Amino acid sequence: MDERRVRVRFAPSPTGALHIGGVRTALYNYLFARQHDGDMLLRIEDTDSTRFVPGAEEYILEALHWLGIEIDEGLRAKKTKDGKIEIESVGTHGPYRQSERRDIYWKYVEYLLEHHLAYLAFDTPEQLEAKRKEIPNFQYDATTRGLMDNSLTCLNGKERVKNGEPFVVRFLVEPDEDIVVHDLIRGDVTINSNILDDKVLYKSSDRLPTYHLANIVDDHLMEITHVIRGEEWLPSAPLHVLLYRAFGWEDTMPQFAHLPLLLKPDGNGKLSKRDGDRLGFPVFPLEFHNPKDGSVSSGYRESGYYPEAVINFLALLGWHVSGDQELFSMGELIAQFSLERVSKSGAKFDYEKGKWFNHQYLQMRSNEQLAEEFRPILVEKIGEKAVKNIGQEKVAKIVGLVKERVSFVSELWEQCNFLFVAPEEYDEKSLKKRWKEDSPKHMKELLAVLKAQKNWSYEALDATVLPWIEAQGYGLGIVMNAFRICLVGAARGPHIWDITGVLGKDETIRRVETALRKLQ
RNA sequence: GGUGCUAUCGUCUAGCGGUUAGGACAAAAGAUUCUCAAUCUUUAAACCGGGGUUCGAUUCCCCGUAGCACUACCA
Repeated sequence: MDERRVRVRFAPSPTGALHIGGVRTALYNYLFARQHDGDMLLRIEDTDSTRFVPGAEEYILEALHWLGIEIDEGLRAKKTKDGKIEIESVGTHGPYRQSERRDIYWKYVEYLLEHHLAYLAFDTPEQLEAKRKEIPNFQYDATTRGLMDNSLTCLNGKERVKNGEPFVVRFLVEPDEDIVVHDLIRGDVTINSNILDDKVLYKSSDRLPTYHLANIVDDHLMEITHVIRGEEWLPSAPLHVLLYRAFGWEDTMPQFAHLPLLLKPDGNGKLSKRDGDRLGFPVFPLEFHNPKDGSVSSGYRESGYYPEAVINFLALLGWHVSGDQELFSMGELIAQFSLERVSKSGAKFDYEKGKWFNHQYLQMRSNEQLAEEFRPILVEKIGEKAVKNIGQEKVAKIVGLVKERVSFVSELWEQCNFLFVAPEEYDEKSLKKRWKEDSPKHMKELLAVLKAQKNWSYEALDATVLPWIEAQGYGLGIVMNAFRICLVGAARGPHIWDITGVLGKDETIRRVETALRKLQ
């Protein structure tokens, strides 16, 4: 029935860092758009001039860019030559910032006013506050609007506006009407108009509409076909339907899909910034420095997550195909995503699973790639020069030895530091357990064997040393563990011949000698 | 308080009237190895309660309960 080109939008407000739940909303919009060969728009909903946070817009766009959520129309991030993020506006339905669309909205407000679908209200915040105190469960609606100070009760509204009196425009909601919202995820949701209040659509104070009006006007003008947004919007969806009706746009009204919320991992409630701080995980895609309150919020990017892992993790928080597949590339998500398979109930945010996803994606990386990603950390630890001397090829080999035990590149160093620098001290616990009375003797003898060893390959060492240990009547575990302590400084690490292979004969011998000196 | 949405292992979920209720994360145990991890195997773990409908309900309907969301001149 709807032959129009699919057009969806992600419409955040620049009030701070983009919450991870918002990221998921953006992702689902994106997947839907791509699947239907449609357009993904980004619009900034900055109709609350008091809540604007500088840098938030750039942040949002950079975050989406990092995650690979591409914007076709509206505001989007563009990388400049020096790697910085610049905002560009593309498309013919702009401007894409609501604060830049003031003049557009007023026309529509006037239309409603003229057709008696809305009215002027002059009640001050204080008066409203007083009414709320006076009448329990006060709602500005058909039952109370006659008691208030508005153009329905005063008859000289236009004059008062002309005289410069501050006002708002309220939507006139007719009572006793059942409004059906068809939701793609939940089916038909029916709400009676009696529970709706006469929403403020426009405020003269900053000459801007409120969310509801701007949203409907923009979605219509931008030819949005599907509104995919968080469940918190479901209660106001009937109001939006009424607005489409008031403008006579019902036949092109977008279809709605209200996504389940992301919940706290423990306890109940919506996932919030506080939970991240409390439980020690990021709630935002990128680190954010809030210039308004000076706060710093940690981000997935800075915590070492791969964007693919974040995407995969988020995609599965509230959506799943019928099979057992867990790992999805963006392409697979686009191919398989469907709103019908989005769950209806909220999903608790399981951070541990997020780590697991990153582990999976890290394993898929080639050793060379990982070595490249590890390089900055390595430089920081052992210096530029040392890293250069070692060479990327060797770093890649080392990384390959330990990558399967880490989930993040940042964990690599603690897994392989001993392959770059000799141990300075020896782990006490390991010594207690693995360094026996006979160990110095064993090591001295082993040293002789190693020195005599010509072929330093994994196989050759294995073929020489193991039989030697057996021939001496020593315990394999006792000798090998002591040997390991000499090389690593602790009872950990990859297979010992992998270690000797990286260290080479000279360094291996040196380390054993050092250990003998220090541990006598 | 009102209105709406929701309800399968601890968590994310599969299931779309008949199943030993499946998978993954986390947990536990074992195997393996010179160590620590990883890995592999195994185990434990769920249909919120009550009514219907039906030959038969986790599945459909109703009620209850619980959770969540909304209830601003915020989005």
